[in-house]
Amino acid sequence: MPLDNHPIIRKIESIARLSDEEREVLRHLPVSIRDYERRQEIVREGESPVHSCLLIEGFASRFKLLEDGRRQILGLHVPGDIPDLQSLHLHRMDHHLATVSPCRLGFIRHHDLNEMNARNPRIAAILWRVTLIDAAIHREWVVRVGQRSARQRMAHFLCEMFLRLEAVGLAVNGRCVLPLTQADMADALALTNVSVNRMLVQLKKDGLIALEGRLLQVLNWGGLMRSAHFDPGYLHLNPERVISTLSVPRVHSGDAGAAASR
Amino acid sequence: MPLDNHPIIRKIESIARLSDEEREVLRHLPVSIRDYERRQEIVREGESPVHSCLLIEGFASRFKLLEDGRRQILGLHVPGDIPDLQSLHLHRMDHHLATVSPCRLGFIRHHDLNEMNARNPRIAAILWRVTLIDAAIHREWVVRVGQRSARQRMAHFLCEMFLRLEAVGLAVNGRCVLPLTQADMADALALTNVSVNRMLVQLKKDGLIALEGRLLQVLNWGGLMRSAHFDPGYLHLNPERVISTLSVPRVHSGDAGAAASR
DNA sequence: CGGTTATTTGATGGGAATCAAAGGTTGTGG
DNA sequence: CCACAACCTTTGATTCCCATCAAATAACCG
Repeated sequence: MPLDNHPIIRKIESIARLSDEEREVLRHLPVSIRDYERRQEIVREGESPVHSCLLIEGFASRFKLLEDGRRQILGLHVPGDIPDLQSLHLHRMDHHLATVSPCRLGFIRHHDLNEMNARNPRIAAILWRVTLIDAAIHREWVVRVGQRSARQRMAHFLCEMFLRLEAVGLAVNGRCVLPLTQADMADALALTNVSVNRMLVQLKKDGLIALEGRLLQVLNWGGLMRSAHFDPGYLHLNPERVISTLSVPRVHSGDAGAAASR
Repeated sequence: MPLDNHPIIRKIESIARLSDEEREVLRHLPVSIRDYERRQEIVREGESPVHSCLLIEGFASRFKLLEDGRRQILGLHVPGDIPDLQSLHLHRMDHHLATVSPCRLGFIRHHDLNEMNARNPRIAAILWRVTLIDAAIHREWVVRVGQRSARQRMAHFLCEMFLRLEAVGLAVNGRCVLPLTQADMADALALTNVSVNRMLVQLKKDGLIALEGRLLQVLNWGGLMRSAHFDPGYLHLNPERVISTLSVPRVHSGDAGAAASR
């Protein structure tokens, strides 16, 4: 099954099992591919798109702009995601969608999706589920922004991104590429770029991560999770597909305690 | 059509049009009614419910508990809502659901919902849409908690609750019942009860609202919206059904400016 | 390379948290 | 119907985390 490397199938299989038939149906959906540069708009708030897009390569972000120009990022999307699937049934966009890095997107007409869904209730349910996981991530986003300290937010965010990337095969050996600026992370975490920078410095100093350019290396997964109070349940990853290259170290590294307290 | 007063139908018709047939199908779903007292758990994090519940009367809240006992409320639900509809396809609860006030709930088996959905793709799409609106509210919740000042959060929250109650006929003449303690609002807004109290005092002083016990009276809808920078788009209410008893006053009441600036 | 964009570090200030305690309200049982 | 307890609201004083302001590198890119 070499074609299982197709991003949407990888992604969906990380959260649900597919029959060969269903894989076939998905593979044959008409998709028009288009490449975007970094920081291009895909859909704007207020629009009523007639497609949804599958993110094939690159990172995208959903955000709202405030009256004074501040930006709150509501979610980040990685290959395999369908960042505006909600527009299938919510006809007016209530937020923006834009690329963060150069992206390849596959656009699928709502018409085709609706037809597929009417014929394949099981696939419809899986896509519904995809949007529900999206909502689950939104909920954790609320908690992160509402209740967590700057340091916890940063660590929690890195945990989430790492696991989501791992689920689609984009993180190996504790390493992944995060094509985000610190200002991007600030808008995601409701912090300033200054605070983001300071927290990253801390996490590095504490030996939890290394970060050079856009390459993130998780040095101490257990410590990172603990200092974030991270619980991956909300990602609703399929346990069988979670690669978990990162065993939680049993060591009481002392550092983790320090991490939690500061 | 007197039965249109049935809460689920009122609610769904506030966001989508139903055929008589569809109304029929919905009315005949097996529902088992159960009454709850104030502050009772309905579903706990970690459980895998086999029902979803329709909130017929009362208020419910969804929340996560943190390691130290803090609570972040992720959403409040009003009659007509189906607060755990997501459990239909996300089998493990990633948060708690509990009553805020005494409630009457109607439980519908997932089995029955799935059967209905497989047979009625249009109803399935409407229910999907219900969960998507839920997610849209989560997104605005992120913005509120992430970017708004204490005063804006409070005003924004009141705007949202008022419109949602109005959409199901539970707000008239600018008045509605909000059976929440200030501590509840604090957990929703990621503030302390002290701050909530201070902001409520401010909003009263500025003549935007009156609040006696659990009865909220909106005195200046335009001013309240402006001081919250509230834009109702994210609620995805059906424009035809939005009652809007509250015309936005064209007066530049001076107060609104003061409201925005402080 | 020069110019823009991104990261890093230091100094200062403010908005809301925290701490503390006094009033109100509600409900229950004597 | 009063009294007491539990809960909720209100107000004041103090603290602290992170935003803000400022400026010096460093990295990227055409």
